[in-house]
Amino acid sequence: MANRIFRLLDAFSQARPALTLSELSRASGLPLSTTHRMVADLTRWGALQRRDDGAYHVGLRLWELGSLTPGSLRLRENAMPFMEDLCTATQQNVQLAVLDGREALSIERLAARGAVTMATRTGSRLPLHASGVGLVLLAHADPEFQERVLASPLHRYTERTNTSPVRLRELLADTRRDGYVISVQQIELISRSIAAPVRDADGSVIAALSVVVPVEGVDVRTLVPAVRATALGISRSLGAPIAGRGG
Amino acid sequence: MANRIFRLLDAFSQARPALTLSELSRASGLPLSTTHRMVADLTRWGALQRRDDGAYHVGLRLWELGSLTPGSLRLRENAMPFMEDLCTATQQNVQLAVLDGREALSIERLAARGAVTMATRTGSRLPLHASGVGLVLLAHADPEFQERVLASPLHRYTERTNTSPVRLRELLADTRRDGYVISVQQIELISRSIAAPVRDADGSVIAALSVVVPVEGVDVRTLVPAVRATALGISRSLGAPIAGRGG
DNA sequence: GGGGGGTTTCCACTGGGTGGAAGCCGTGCC
DNA sequence: GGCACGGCTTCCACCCAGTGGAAACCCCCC
Repeated sequence: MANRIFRLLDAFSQARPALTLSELSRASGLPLSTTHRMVADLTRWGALQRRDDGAYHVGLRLWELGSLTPGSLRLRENAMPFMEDLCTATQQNVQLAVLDGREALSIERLAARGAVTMATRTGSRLPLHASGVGLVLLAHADPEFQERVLASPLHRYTERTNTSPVRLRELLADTRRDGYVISVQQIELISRSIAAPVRDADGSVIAALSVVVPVEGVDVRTLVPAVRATALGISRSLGAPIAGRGG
Repeated sequence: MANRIFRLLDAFSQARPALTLSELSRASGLPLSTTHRMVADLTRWGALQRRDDGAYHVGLRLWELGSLTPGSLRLRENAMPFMEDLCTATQQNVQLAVLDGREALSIERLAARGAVTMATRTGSRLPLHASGVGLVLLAHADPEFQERVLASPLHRYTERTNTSPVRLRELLADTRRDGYVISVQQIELISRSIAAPVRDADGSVIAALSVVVPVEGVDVRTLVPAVRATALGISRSLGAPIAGRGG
């Protein structure tokens, strides 16, 4: 049954990137002998690899397949040079995320030398209601999806986390109007981020770009134009229609 | 059966990143109804996604899982800033590859603005005998593995491709001795590359770094120190023992 | 030497996946 | 409009592949 394979693979996470056979068996709830055979199959195919110490981790075949997702293929390739420039120009951490399920999935992040270490790495997930990229993605999502998210329990990461649906609705409207959002101390008390939308050829928002800065020492407002300009640059390289210049 | 799932997923490639249900059925050799159910399972889990036009492509869940491979996790994260610096300093394309099966798998590549477009993208495979990164990885692999590769049929990509086992053995020895290799017109007539090994804390070679340059207009020898220094930098950041300075 | 944790192998049973077939839907052609 | 075609979805009785309990194996540590 396919679901059992998924149960096995779901046992792997950033927190637990490597598991032994019996750990896998327990984590997936599958009998040991079943786990053993399945893991052998997965390993033969290359989805898993066995380390010298006996633990299994995700193998290159899976990585290779994963790199075929159009999201990472076109968007990431296009965005990378722009992100590098933004990283160099601002000397801050830069991150690109897409909407997946009810979370934002970080598909690339560049760490600036000397900048604060970002909690998130490539492949990690961020909440929609409490991160810059999340708010941007949510703001441009299907309205009924927005309501479903706002209606669900919103985790309060810090004392500053916005969990009021009313307040969040305002924030989403502001984000759409302004073309960016500044998120302060929503997940961790030590960081803020400025995020802006990335659009594809249809003009629909497919990703969010953000710069993550420490809570002190940087005037976030000075970074807004850089983030917006970079997001527009990526959008343009994807063939997005050029937004009117207002006024 | 797990193998059937693999057959389905194997149908996806860089050449065919999206397939319809019936294409999948034919490519995998599975009956249509079986394919249908499996694809539904895979889609529910997130391994596949369905596009508006009905075609399926690899989904974000698979990408996310793939990004858990230690290779891409530690090595890539560590190597990225070094690679960016090398890319900036040389204004050439930079690539990082690991050994997987009998090929080199490119796990990151950075395109310099204005440099020639590289044929390879992240996630693509390169032959061991006919690429800079391939030769470096082969040179430091298990000797009996080397012989198996040299004994297998070696594809002749261009008129300049080295396919003589005797010549290749010499080249591998030179690569080990010199700590780098220059590969000229081995895959395409238009490009050359300079490659050097990346070592982990054990001192064993786990990856190869290369700069890819057009066949004219650049003196490759001037790039050798940059590539070697960067490869050593990455190795050092991974905790590799510092190589003696000779003399 | 013996206990404990993990791993590998074996094999008879059984229920979940299988896949042929029929029905559905959109499209293009007469 | 009607028909044919290709692709997609659903259904269900059958049957054999995957299942999982159990026993053996291995290695480390007390």
